[in-house]
Amino acid sequence: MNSKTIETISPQVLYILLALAVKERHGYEIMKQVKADSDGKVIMGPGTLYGAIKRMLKNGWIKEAGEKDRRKYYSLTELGRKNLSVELQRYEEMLEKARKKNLLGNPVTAKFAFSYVRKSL
Amino acid sequence: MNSKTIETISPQVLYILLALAVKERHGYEIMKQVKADSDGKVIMGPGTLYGAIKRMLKNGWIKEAGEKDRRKYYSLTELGRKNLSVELQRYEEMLEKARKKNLLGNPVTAKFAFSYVRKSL
DNA sequence: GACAATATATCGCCAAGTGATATAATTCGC
DNA sequence: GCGAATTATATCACTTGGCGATATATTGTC
Repeated sequence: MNSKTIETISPQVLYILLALAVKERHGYEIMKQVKADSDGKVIMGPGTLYGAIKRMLKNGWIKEAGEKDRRKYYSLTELGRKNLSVELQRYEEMLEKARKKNLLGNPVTAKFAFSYVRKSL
Repeated sequence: MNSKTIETISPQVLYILLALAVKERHGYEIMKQVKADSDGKVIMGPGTLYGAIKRMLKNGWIKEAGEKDRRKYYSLTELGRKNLSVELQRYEEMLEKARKKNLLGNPVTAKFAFSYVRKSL
């Protein structure tokens, strides 16, 4: 079907992709990594994690990469890596748009430490 | 309520917040602005838009700002502006993490990634 | 031995995105 | 002036997805 829109990836799935981009990890390790990557702000429960893993396996974004002890390891596929890249690019474009609308500080002026005032809130 | 996680905002809602951050707009205008802000990639249908508007009104992120002709205008509240700011900040932190993991090459390569067809998840 | 942490997995609830559909006014080409 | 496309708002049902609750078992620690 004519998909009208390039689908956006949920933050939760993006965090999983980010965690696996560095190296293969098992489920529980992903949970902890997401927490670390979000500075403790996003705490992913098992329902979210294993639900997402199931879908990502089905769609070929990740694949199983062996078992050790009672740990099941997962790794990114090429497709998963591409989708991560695309979504990160969307993030950058989003921020660029926000900067053009003066909703964020300008990183260029930020380099010159003086005169940089954050405009949030 | 012991909310574990700071909630992430869906891309769709974020696009609406971004559209209203500049000035008050009516529904149809928001649709067009989202398309523009996403460079034509995100096309929001009426179901998504008016569903989101309803929720955002209920949660006090936006408010009604008068009617003209057959147009209903909406504007951001302080709460809405704050949530936009927080989410944009999360976007920046996400990209910073990705950069530290060397997942973002030069922007030229990243732009190529958009030629891939994204499979739904 | 008890308890916290590690580790995987499923269930059902509900919120949310989406296409389809409806309705009506306005604008534009022919 | 007429039909079609566009503008504009709104609801509906469908399906996906996030998430808490729950279950089970192991490992490490006090």
